Amino acid sequence: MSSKPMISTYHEQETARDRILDAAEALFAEHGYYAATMRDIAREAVVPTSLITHHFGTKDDLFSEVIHRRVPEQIADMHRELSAAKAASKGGPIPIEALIHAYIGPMMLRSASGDPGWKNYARLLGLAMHGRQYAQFLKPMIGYYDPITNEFMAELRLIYPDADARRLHWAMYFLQASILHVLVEAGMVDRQSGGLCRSNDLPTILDEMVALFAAGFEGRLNAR
Amino acid sequence: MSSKPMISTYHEQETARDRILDAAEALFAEHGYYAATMRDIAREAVVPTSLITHHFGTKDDLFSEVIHRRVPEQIADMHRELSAAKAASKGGPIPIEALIHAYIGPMMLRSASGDPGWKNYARLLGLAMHGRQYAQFLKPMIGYYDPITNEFMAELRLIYPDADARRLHWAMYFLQASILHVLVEAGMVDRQSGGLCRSNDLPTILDEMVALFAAGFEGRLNAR
DNA sequence: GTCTATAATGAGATAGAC
DNA sequence: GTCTATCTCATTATAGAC
Repeated sequence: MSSKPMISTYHEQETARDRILDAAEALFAEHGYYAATMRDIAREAVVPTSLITHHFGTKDDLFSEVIHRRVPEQIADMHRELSAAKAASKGGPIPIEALIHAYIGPMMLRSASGDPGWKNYARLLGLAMHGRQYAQFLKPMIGYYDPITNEFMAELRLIYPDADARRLHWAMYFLQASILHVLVEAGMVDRQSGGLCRSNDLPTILDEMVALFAAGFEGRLNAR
Repeated sequence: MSSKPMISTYHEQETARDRILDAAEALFAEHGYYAATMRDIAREAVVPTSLITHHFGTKDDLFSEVIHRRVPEQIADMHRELSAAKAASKGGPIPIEALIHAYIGPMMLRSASGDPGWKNYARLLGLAMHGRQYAQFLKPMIGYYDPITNEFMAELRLIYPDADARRLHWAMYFLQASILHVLVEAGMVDRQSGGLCRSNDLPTILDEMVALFAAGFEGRLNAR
Protein backbone atom coordinates (compact mmCIF):
# COMPACT_ATOMS: atom_id res chain seq x y z
CA MET A 1 0.00 0.00 0.00
CA SER A 2 2.83 2.41 0.78
CA SER A 3 6.08 1.59 -1.02
CA LYS A 4 5.01 -0.76 -3.80
CA PRO A 5 6.38 -0.13 -7.28
CA MET A 6 3.72 1.54 -9.39
CA ILE A 7 4.21 -0.72 -12.37
CA SER A 8 4.32 -4.33 -11.25
CA THR A 9 4.03 -5.87 -14.71
CA TYR A 10 7.69 -5.42 -15.55
CA HIS A 11 10.36 -7.29 -13.71
CA GLU A 12 12.74 -4.41 -13.20
CA GLN A 13 12.82 -3.22 -9.59
CA GLU A 14 10.57 -6.08 -8.50
CA THR A 15 11.02 -6.98 -4.85
CA ALA A 16 11.75 -10.49 -3.65
CA ARG A 17 8.27 -10.61 -2.16
CA ASP A 18 6.69 -9.90 -5.54
CA ARG A 19 8.89 -12.43 -7.28
CA ILE A 20 7.77 -15.05 -4.77
CA LEU A 21 4.11 -14.30 -5.43
CA ASP A 22 4.66 -14.43 -9.19
CA ALA A 23 6.54 -17.71 -8.95
CA ALA A 24 3.94 -19.24 -6.65
CA GLU A 25 1.14 -18.16 -8.93
CA ALA A 26 2.87 -19.68 -11.95
CA LEU A 27 3.79 -22.97 -10.31
CA PHE A 28 0.47 -23.47 -8.51
CA ALA A 29 -1.23 -22.90 -11.87
CA GLU A 30 1.12 -25.25 -13.72
CA HIS A 31 1.34 -28.14 -11.27
CA GLY A 32 -1.45 -27.64 -8.74
CA TYR A 33 -1.22 -26.89 -5.05
CA TYR A 34 0.43 -30.09 -3.81
CA ALA A 35 2.79 -30.79 -6.69
CA ALA A 36 4.22 -27.28 -6.57
CA THR A 37 6.71 -27.34 -3.71
CA MET A 38 8.10 -24.50 -1.65
CA ARG A 39 11.53 -25.40 -2.98
CA ASP A 40 10.32 -25.11 -6.59
CA ILE A 41 8.79 -21.74 -5.86
CA ALA A 42 11.91 -20.50 -4.13
CA ARG A 43 14.11 -21.64 -7.02
CA GLU A 44 11.83 -19.95 -9.56
CA ALA A 45 11.86 -16.72 -7.56
CA VAL A 46 15.64 -16.99 -6.95
CA VAL A 47 15.29 -16.65 -3.18
CA PRO A 48 15.99 -19.04 -0.30
CA THR A 49 13.04 -21.12 0.86
CA SER A 50 13.09 -19.48 4.25
CA LEU A 51 12.26 -16.11 2.76
CA ILE A 52 8.88 -17.46 1.70
CA THR A 53 7.89 -18.47 5.19
CA HIS A 54 9.30 -15.25 6.54
CA HIS A 55 7.05 -13.17 4.29
CA PHE A 56 3.96 -15.33 4.13
CA GLY A 57 4.02 -17.99 6.85
CA THR A 58 2.77 -21.40 5.76
CA LYS A 59 2.24 -22.72 2.25
CA ASP A 60 -1.50 -22.30 2.76
CA ASP A 61 -0.98 -18.66 3.66
CA LEU A 62 1.11 -18.16 0.55
CA PHE A 63 -1.66 -19.61 -1.58
CA SER A 64 -4.23 -17.34 0.05
CA GLU A 65 -2.06 -14.32 -0.61
CA VAL A 66 -1.71 -15.29 -4.28
CA ILE A 67 -5.51 -15.25 -4.52
CA HIS A 68 -6.06 -12.11 -2.50
CA ARG A 69 -3.62 -10.17 -4.64
CA ARG A 70 -5.86 -10.45 -7.72
CA VAL A 71 -9.37 -11.29 -6.68
CA PRO A 72 -10.59 -7.80 -5.71
CA GLU A 73 -9.61 -6.42 -9.10
CA GLN A 74 -11.33 -9.30 -10.83
CA ILE A 75 -14.55 -8.86 -8.88
CA ALA A 76 -14.42 -5.13 -9.62
CA ASP A 77 -14.15 -5.96 -13.34
CA MET A 78 -17.27 -8.09 -13.14
CA HIS A 79 -19.18 -5.42 -11.22
CA ARG A 80 -18.17 -2.80 -13.76
CA GLU A 81 -19.32 -4.93 -16.68
CA LEU A 82 -22.57 -5.79 -14.95
CA SER A 83 -23.27 -2.13 -14.19
CA ALA A 84 -22.51 -1.15 -17.79
CA ALA A 85 -24.88 -3.82 -19.08
CA LYS A 86 -27.58 -2.62 -16.70
CA ALA A 87 -27.10 1.00 -17.76
CA ALA A 88 -27.26 0.07 -21.43
CA SER A 89 -30.57 -1.72 -20.97
CA LYS A 90 -32.14 1.38 -19.36
CA GLY A 91 -34.23 -0.33 -16.70
CA GLY A 92 -35.36 -3.25 -18.86
CA PRO A 93 -33.91 -6.73 -18.57
CA ILE A 94 -30.34 -7.11 -19.80
CA PRO A 95 -29.94 -8.96 -23.13
CA ILE A 96 -28.82 -12.48 -22.29
CA GLU A 97 -25.70 -12.22 -24.48
CA ALA A 98 -24.63 -9.12 -22.57
CA LEU A 99 -25.20 -10.78 -19.20
CA ILE A 100 -23.18 -13.87 -20.08
CA HIS A 101 -20.43 -11.73 -21.57
CA ALA A 102 -20.28 -9.62 -18.41
CA TYR A 103 -19.98 -12.76 -16.31
CA ILE A 104 -17.29 -14.68 -18.17
CA GLY A 105 -15.67 -11.96 -20.27
CA PRO A 106 -13.57 -10.08 -17.70
CA MET A 107 -11.55 -13.06 -16.52
CA MET A 108 -11.07 -14.41 -20.05
CA LEU A 109 -9.90 -11.05 -21.34
CA ARG A 110 -7.54 -10.58 -18.39
CA SER A 111 -6.13 -14.01 -19.16
CA ALA A 112 -5.69 -13.06 -22.81
CA SER A 113 -4.28 -9.61 -22.05
CA GLY A 114 -0.65 -10.62 -22.39
CA ASP A 115 0.17 -10.26 -18.69
CA PRO A 116 1.53 -13.68 -17.68
CA GLY A 117 0.48 -13.06 -14.09
CA TRP A 118 -3.19 -12.80 -14.98
CA LYS A 119 -2.88 -15.80 -17.28
CA ASN A 120 -1.51 -17.87 -14.40
CA TYR A 121 -4.12 -16.56 -12.01
CA ALA A 122 -6.91 -17.48 -14.41
CA ARG A 123 -5.60 -21.02 -14.75
CA LEU A 124 -5.21 -21.30 -11.00
CA LEU A 125 -8.77 -20.13 -10.51
CA GLY A 126 -10.01 -22.77 -12.94
CA LEU A 127 -8.10 -25.47 -11.07
CA ALA A 128 -9.03 -24.42 -7.56
CA MET A 129 -12.76 -23.88 -8.08
CA HIS A 130 -12.97 -27.33 -9.66
CA GLY A 131 -12.10 -28.94 -6.32
CA ARG A 132 -14.42 -30.02 -3.56
CA GLN A 133 -15.66 -28.02 -0.59
CA TYR A 134 -13.29 -29.25 2.08
CA ALA A 135 -10.21 -28.25 0.05
CA GLN A 136 -8.83 -25.53 2.30
CA PHE A 137 -7.61 -23.41 -0.58
CA LEU A 138 -11.14 -23.06 -1.92
CA LYS A 139 -12.11 -20.95 1.06
CA PRO A 140 -10.35 -17.73 0.04
CA MET A 141 -12.24 -17.91 -3.26
CA ILE A 142 -15.86 -18.83 -2.62
CA GLY A 143 -16.37 -15.85 -0.34
CA TYR A 144 -15.82 -13.69 -3.40
CA TYR A 145 -17.36 -15.74 -6.18
CA ASP A 146 -20.60 -16.90 -4.63
CA PRO A 147 -21.85 -13.36 -3.90
CA ILE A 148 -20.99 -11.96 -7.33
CA THR A 149 -22.57 -15.01 -8.96
CA ASN A 150 -25.72 -14.37 -6.95
CA GLU A 151 -25.84 -10.84 -8.32
CA PHE A 152 -25.77 -12.22 -11.83
CA MET A 153 -28.43 -14.75 -10.84
CA ALA A 154 -30.71 -11.90 -9.78
CA GLU A 155 -30.39 -10.33 -13.22
CA LEU A 156 -31.02 -13.67 -14.87
CA ARG A 157 -34.29 -13.91 -12.93
CA LEU A 158 -35.35 -10.54 -14.33
CA ILE A 159 -34.69 -11.75 -17.86
CA TYR A 160 -36.71 -14.95 -17.40
CA PRO A 161 -39.29 -14.11 -14.73
CA ASP A 162 -41.43 -17.16 -15.46
CA ALA A 163 -38.63 -19.74 -15.41
CA ASP A 164 -38.38 -22.27 -12.61
CA ALA A 165 -35.93 -21.12 -9.92
CA ARG A 166 -34.01 -24.39 -9.95
CA ARG A 167 -33.70 -24.31 -13.71
CA LEU A 168 -32.06 -20.89 -13.53
CA HIS A 169 -29.52 -22.25 -11.06
CA TRP A 170 -28.79 -25.26 -13.23
CA ALA A 171 -28.19 -23.00 -16.22
CA MET A 172 -25.68 -20.88 -14.30
CA TYR A 173 -24.11 -24.05 -12.95
CA PHE A 174 -23.39 -25.39 -16.43
CA LEU A 175 -22.03 -22.04 -17.52
CA GLN A 176 -19.67 -21.89 -14.54
CA ALA A 177 -18.63 -25.50 -14.97
CA SER A 178 -17.70 -24.75 -18.56
CA ILE A 179 -15.78 -21.55 -17.90
CA LEU A 180 -13.67 -23.21 -15.22
CA HIS A 181 -12.30 -25.72 -17.69
CA VAL A 182 -11.82 -23.09 -20.37
CA LEU A 183 -9.70 -20.99 -18.01
CA VAL A 184 -7.37 -23.93 -17.36
CA GLU A 185 -6.56 -24.24 -21.09
CA ALA A 186 -5.99 -27.95 -20.64
CA GLY A 187 -5.48 -28.63 -24.34
CA MET A 188 -8.35 -31.08 -24.78
CA VAL A 189 -9.91 -29.32 -27.76
CA ASP A 190 -6.50 -28.87 -29.38
CA ARG A 191 -6.00 -32.63 -29.47
CA GLN A 192 -9.52 -33.55 -30.45
CA SER A 193 -9.79 -30.99 -33.25
CA GLY A 194 -6.36 -31.84 -34.61
CA GLY A 195 -5.20 -28.27 -34.05
CA LEU A 196 -8.22 -26.67 -35.73
CA CYS A 197 -9.21 -25.12 -32.39
CA ARG A 198 -6.79 -23.93 -29.74
CA SER A 199 -7.66 -23.79 -26.07
CA ASN A 200 -5.57 -20.65 -25.65
CA ASP A 201 -7.60 -18.74 -28.26
CA LEU A 202 -9.69 -17.07 -25.59
CA PRO A 203 -11.18 -14.23 -27.70
CA THR A 204 -12.68 -16.76 -30.09
CA ILE A 205 -13.79 -18.99 -27.23
CA LEU A 206 -15.51 -16.04 -25.55
CA ASP A 207 -17.56 -15.30 -28.67
CA GLU A 208 -18.46 -18.94 -29.23
CA MET A 209 -19.32 -19.51 -25.61
CA VAL A 210 -21.52 -16.45 -25.27
CA ALA A 211 -23.41 -17.42 -28.42
CA LEU A 212 -23.89 -21.07 -27.49
CA PHE A 213 -24.99 -20.48 -23.92
CA ALA A 214 -27.22 -17.56 -24.93
CA ALA A 215 -28.98 -19.89 -27.36
CA GLY A 216 -29.25 -22.54 -24.66
CA PHE A 217 -30.62 -20.11 -22.07
CA GLU A 218 -33.12 -18.69 -24.53
CA GLY A 219 -34.35 -22.09 -25.60
CA ARG A 220 -34.50 -23.50 -22.11
CA LEU A 221 -35.56 -20.64 -19.83
CA ASN A 222 -38.24 -18.85 -21.86
CA ALA A 223 -40.64 -21.77 -21.76
CA ARG A 224 -43.00 -22.32 -18.81
CA MET B 1 -9.78 -62.72 -15.85
CA SER B 2 -9.51 -66.20 -14.34
CA SER B 3 -10.15 -66.29 -10.58
CA LYS B 4 -11.90 -62.98 -9.90
CA PRO B 5 -14.98 -63.01 -7.73
CA MET B 6 -18.03 -62.70 -9.93
CA ILE B 7 -19.69 -60.02 -7.82
CA SER B 8 -17.18 -57.35 -6.92
CA THR B 9 -19.70 -54.84 -5.59
CA TYR B 10 -19.94 -56.49 -2.21
CA HIS B 11 -17.05 -56.54 0.18
CA GLU B 12 -17.31 -60.15 1.23
CA GLN B 13 -14.48 -62.27 -0.14
CA GLU B 14 -12.71 -59.25 -1.63
CA THR B 15 -8.99 -59.79 -2.04
CA ALA B 16 -6.37 -57.41 -0.67
CA ARG B 17 -5.59 -56.37 -4.22
CA ASP B 18 -9.19 -55.34 -4.83
CA ARG B 19 -9.39 -53.50 -1.53
CA ILE B 20 -6.28 -51.55 -2.51
CA LEU B 21 -7.80 -50.53 -5.83
CA ASP B 22 -11.05 -49.50 -4.15
CA ALA B 23 -9.22 -47.47 -1.51
CA ALA B 24 -6.98 -45.81 -4.09
CA GLU B 25 -9.96 -44.93 -6.25
CA ALA B 26 -11.79 -43.39 -3.30
CA LEU B 27 -8.85 -41.40 -1.97
CA PHE B 28 -7.60 -40.19 -5.35
CA ALA B 29 -11.15 -38.99 -6.02
CA GLU B 30 -11.48 -37.32 -2.63
CA HIS B 31 -8.09 -35.65 -2.31
CA GLY B 32 -6.49 -35.75 -5.75
CA TYR B 33 -3.42 -37.62 -6.91
CA TYR B 34 -0.74 -35.89 -4.83
CA ALA B 35 -2.66 -35.34 -1.60
CA ALA B 36 -3.71 -38.97 -1.42
CA THR B 37 -0.68 -40.79 -0.02
CA MET B 38 0.28 -44.43 -0.27
CA ARG B 39 0.00 -44.61 3.52
CA ASP B 40 -3.57 -43.29 3.43
CA ILE B 41 -4.48 -45.81 0.78
CA ALA B 42 -2.86 -48.66 2.70
CA ARG B 43 -4.64 -47.67 5.91
CA GLU B 44 -7.98 -47.46 4.11
CA ALA B 45 -7.44 -50.87 2.53
CA VAL B 46 -6.14 -52.34 5.82
CA VAL B 47 -2.92 -53.63 4.27
CA PRO B 48 0.73 -52.69 4.74
CA THR B 49 2.06 -50.06 2.36
CA SER B 50 4.49 -52.50 0.89
CA LEU B 51 1.70 -54.68 -0.44
CA ILE B 52 0.68 -51.85 -2.76
CA THR B 53 4.06 -51.61 -4.42
CA HIS B 54 4.29 -55.39 -4.54
CA HIS B 55 1.05 -55.64 -6.51
CA PHE B 56 1.21 -52.49 -8.59
CA GLY B 57 4.71 -51.02 -8.54
CA THR B 58 4.86 -47.23 -8.30
CA LYS B 59 2.11 -44.83 -7.30
CA ASP B 60 1.78 -43.87 -10.95
CA ASP B 61 1.24 -47.49 -11.87
CA LEU B 62 -1.41 -47.81 -9.19
CA PHE B 63 -3.23 -44.80 -10.60
CA SER B 64 -3.10 -46.25 -14.10
CA GLU B 65 -4.52 -49.51 -12.86
CA VAL B 66 -7.40 -47.70 -11.13
CA ILE B 67 -8.28 -46.15 -14.47
CA HIS B 68 -7.80 -49.27 -16.56
CA ARG B 69 -10.07 -51.27 -14.29
CA ARG B 70 -13.13 -49.21 -15.27
CA VAL B 71 -12.47 -47.38 -18.50
CA PRO B 72 -13.19 -50.23 -20.96
CA GLU B 73 -16.61 -50.78 -19.45
CA GLN B 74 -17.34 -47.08 -19.59
CA ILE B 75 -16.33 -46.78 -23.23
CA ALA B 76 -18.44 -49.84 -24.01
CA ASP B 77 -21.41 -48.09 -22.36
CA MET B 78 -20.95 -45.08 -24.59
CA HIS B 79 -20.61 -47.21 -27.72
CA ARG B 80 -23.75 -49.13 -26.81
CA GLU B 81 -25.74 -45.93 -26.30
CA LEU B 82 -24.43 -44.43 -29.52
CA SER B 83 -25.30 -47.56 -31.48
CA ALA B 84 -28.78 -47.62 -29.97
CA ALA B 85 -29.33 -43.96 -30.92
CA LYS B 86 -28.13 -44.67 -34.45
CA ALA B 87 -30.42 -47.67 -34.78
CA ALA B 88 -33.39 -45.68 -33.50
CA SER B 89 -32.86 -42.98 -36.10
CA LYS B 90 -32.92 -45.53 -38.94
CA GLY B 91 -30.21 -44.03 -41.12
CA GLY B 92 -31.18 -40.40 -40.59
CA PRO B 93 -29.28 -38.03 -38.32
CA ILE B 94 -29.62 -38.74 -34.61
CA PRO B 95 -31.83 -36.29 -32.66
CA ILE B 96 -29.49 -33.94 -30.84
CA GLU B 97 -31.00 -34.73 -27.43
CA ALA B 98 -30.33 -38.42 -28.00
CA LEU B 99 -26.72 -37.78 -29.05
CA ILE B 100 -25.95 -35.64 -26.02
CA HIS B 101 -27.66 -38.13 -23.74
CA ALA B 102 -25.63 -40.98 -25.22
CA TYR B 103 -22.43 -39.00 -24.64
CA ILE B 104 -22.87 -37.85 -21.06
CA GLY B 105 -25.57 -40.21 -19.77
CA PRO B 106 -23.62 -43.44 -19.25
CA MET B 107 -21.02 -42.01 -16.88
CA MET B 108 -23.59 -39.97 -14.94
CA LEU B 109 -25.88 -42.95 -14.51
CA ARG B 110 -22.99 -45.18 -13.45
CA SER B 111 -22.07 -42.55 -10.89
CA ALA B 112 -25.66 -42.43 -9.65
CA SER B 113 -26.10 -46.20 -9.68
CA GLY B 114 -25.37 -46.65 -5.99
CA ASP B 115 -22.04 -48.43 -6.52
CA PRO B 116 -19.53 -46.31 -4.56
CA GLY B 117 -16.73 -47.53 -6.81
CA TRP B 118 -18.28 -46.02 -9.91
CA LYS B 119 -19.12 -42.84 -8.02
CA ASN B 120 -15.47 -42.47 -7.03
CA TYR B 121 -14.28 -43.31 -10.53
CA ALA B 122 -16.57 -40.66 -12.02
CA ARG B 123 -15.26 -38.01 -9.64
CA LEU B 124 -11.70 -39.06 -10.37
CA LEU B 125 -12.34 -38.81 -14.09
CA GLY B 126 -13.68 -35.30 -13.66
CA LEU B 127 -10.60 -34.30 -11.70
CA ALA B 128 -8.00 -35.90 -13.93
CA MET B 129 -9.35 -34.72 -17.31
CA HIS B 130 -9.43 -31.17 -15.96
CA GLY B 131 -5.63 -31.13 -15.71
CA ARG B 132 -3.11 -30.13 -18.32
CA GLN B 133 -1.44 -32.29 -20.93
CA TYR B 134 1.85 -32.97 -19.26
CA ALA B 135 0.17 -34.45 -16.17
CA GLN B 136 1.36 -38.01 -16.46
CA PHE B 137 -1.86 -39.48 -15.13
CA LEU B 138 -3.82 -37.95 -18.00
CA LYS B 139 -2.14 -40.28 -20.43
CA PRO B 140 -4.03 -43.46 -19.52
CA MET B 141 -7.26 -41.56 -20.12
CA ILE B 142 -6.95 -39.54 -23.32
CA GLY B 143 -6.17 -42.61 -25.37
CA TYR B 144 -9.68 -43.75 -24.58
CA TYR B 145 -11.66 -40.53 -24.51
CA ASP B 146 -10.37 -38.71 -27.54
CA PRO B 147 -11.33 -41.52 -29.97
CA ILE B 148 -14.83 -42.02 -28.57
CA THR B 149 -15.37 -38.26 -28.57
CA ASN B 150 -14.36 -38.18 -32.21
CA GLU B 151 -17.01 -40.78 -32.97
CA PHE B 152 -19.63 -38.55 -31.41
CA MET B 153 -18.19 -35.59 -33.34
CA ALA B 154 -18.77 -37.48 -36.58
CA GLU B 155 -22.44 -37.94 -35.71
CA LEU B 156 -22.71 -34.28 -34.75
CA ARG B 157 -21.46 -33.36 -38.23
CA LEU B 158 -24.22 -35.45 -39.77
CA ILE B 159 -26.82 -33.57 -37.72
CA TYR B 160 -25.49 -30.15 -38.72
CA PRO B 161 -23.87 -30.67 -42.13
CA ASP B 162 -23.70 -26.95 -42.90
CA ALA B 163 -22.13 -25.84 -39.62
CA ASP B 164 -18.56 -24.60 -39.48
CA ALA B 165 -16.15 -27.38 -38.45
CA ARG B 166 -14.56 -25.31 -35.71
CA ARG B 167 -17.93 -24.35 -34.30
CA LEU B 168 -18.82 -28.02 -33.91
CA HIS B 169 -15.62 -28.60 -31.98
CA TRP B 170 -16.26 -25.62 -29.73
CA ALA B 171 -19.75 -26.90 -28.95
CA MET B 172 -18.41 -30.31 -27.94
CA TYR B 173 -15.66 -28.60 -25.97
CA PHE B 174 -18.15 -26.67 -23.83
CA LEU B 175 -20.21 -29.79 -23.29
CA GLN B 176 -17.17 -31.75 -22.14
CA ALA B 177 -15.95 -28.90 -19.95
CA SER B 178 -19.32 -28.83 -18.24
CA ILE B 179 -19.66 -32.56 -17.69
CA LEU B 180 -16.21 -32.79 -16.12
CA HIS B 181 -17.20 -30.40 -13.36
CA VAL B 182 -20.58 -32.06 -12.89
CA LEU B 183 -18.91 -35.44 -12.34
CA VAL B 184 -16.75 -34.01 -9.56
CA GLU B 185 -19.84 -32.93 -7.57
CA ALA B 186 -17.88 -30.07 -6.08
CA GLY B 187 -20.86 -28.56 -4.27
CA MET B 188 -20.77 -25.16 -5.98
CA VAL B 189 -24.42 -25.17 -6.99
CA ASP B 190 -25.47 -26.40 -3.56
CA ARG B 191 -23.96 -23.33 -1.92
CA GLN B 192 -25.12 -20.84 -4.52
CA SER B 193 -28.69 -22.10 -4.67
CA GLY B 194 -28.99 -22.31 -0.90
CA GLY B 195 -29.68 -26.03 -1.12
CA LEU B 196 -32.35 -25.71 -3.81
CA CYS B 197 -30.15 -27.67 -6.21
CA ARG B 198 -27.80 -30.46 -5.21
CA SER B 199 -24.69 -31.36 -7.17
CA ASN B 200 -25.20 -35.04 -6.36
CA ASP B 201 -28.66 -35.10 -7.95
CA LEU B 202 -27.28 -36.53 -11.18
CA PRO B 203 -30.57 -37.77 -12.72
CA THR B 204 -32.00 -34.24 -12.57
CA ILE B 205 -28.74 -32.75 -13.79
CA LEU B 206 -28.68 -35.15 -16.74
CA ASP B 207 -32.15 -34.01 -17.86
CA GLU B 208 -31.37 -30.33 -17.39
CA MET B 209 -28.03 -30.60 -19.11
CA VAL B 210 -29.33 -32.48 -22.13
CA ALA B 211 -32.11 -29.93 -22.57
CA LEU B 212 -29.91 -26.85 -22.17
CA PHE B 213 -27.11 -28.03 -24.45
CA ALA B 214 -29.57 -29.35 -27.03
CA ALA B 215 -31.16 -25.90 -27.17
CA GLY B 216 -27.72 -24.32 -27.44
CA PHE B 217 -26.58 -26.66 -30.20
CA GLU B 218 -29.81 -26.16 -32.14
CA GLY B 219 -29.64 -22.40 -31.89
CA ARG B 220 -25.97 -22.19 -32.68
CA LEU B 221 -25.22 -24.94 -35.19
CA ASN B 222 -28.21 -24.81 -37.53
CA ALA B 223 -27.36 -21.34 -38.81
CA ARG B 224 -24.92 -20.81 -41.70
C1' DG C 1 0.47 -63.61 -0.93
C1' DT C 2 1.21 -61.19 3.14
C1' DC C 3 3.63 -58.91 6.69
C1' DT C 4 7.41 -56.13 9.80
C1' DA C 5 11.04 -53.21 9.62
C1' DT C 6 13.64 -49.83 7.42
C1' DA C 7 15.98 -47.37 3.84
C1' DA C 8 16.39 -43.08 1.04
C1' DT C 9 14.56 -39.07 -0.28
C1' DG C 10 12.21 -34.78 -0.20
C1' DA C 11 8.79 -32.14 2.16
C1' DG C 12 7.47 -27.76 5.08
C1' DA C 13 9.22 -24.99 8.53
C1' DT C 14 12.80 -22.69 11.84
C1' DA C 15 17.20 -20.57 14.08
C1' DG C 16 20.11 -17.19 14.00
C1' DA C 17 23.94 -14.46 11.54
C1' DC C 18 24.44 -10.46 8.49
C1' DG D 1 14.94 -7.74 4.40
C1' DT D 2 17.89 -11.43 3.13
C1' DC D 3 20.70 -15.46 3.55
C1' DT D 4 23.10 -20.19 5.21
C1' DA D 5 22.41 -24.07 7.67
C1' DT D 6 19.51 -27.23 9.81
C1' DC D 7 15.43 -29.58 12.09
C1' DT D 8 11.63 -32.57 12.02
C1' DC D 9 8.60 -35.28 9.82
C1' DA D 10 6.09 -37.59 6.04
C1' DT D 11 6.79 -39.46 1.68
C1' DT D 12 7.67 -43.46 -1.75
C1' DA D 13 9.88 -47.56 -2.13
C1' DT D 14 12.60 -51.82 -0.77
C1' DA D 15 14.58 -55.98 1.91
C1' DG D 16 13.70 -60.04 3.67
C1' DA D 17 11.07 -63.15 7.11
C1' DC D 18 6.85 -66.01 7.30
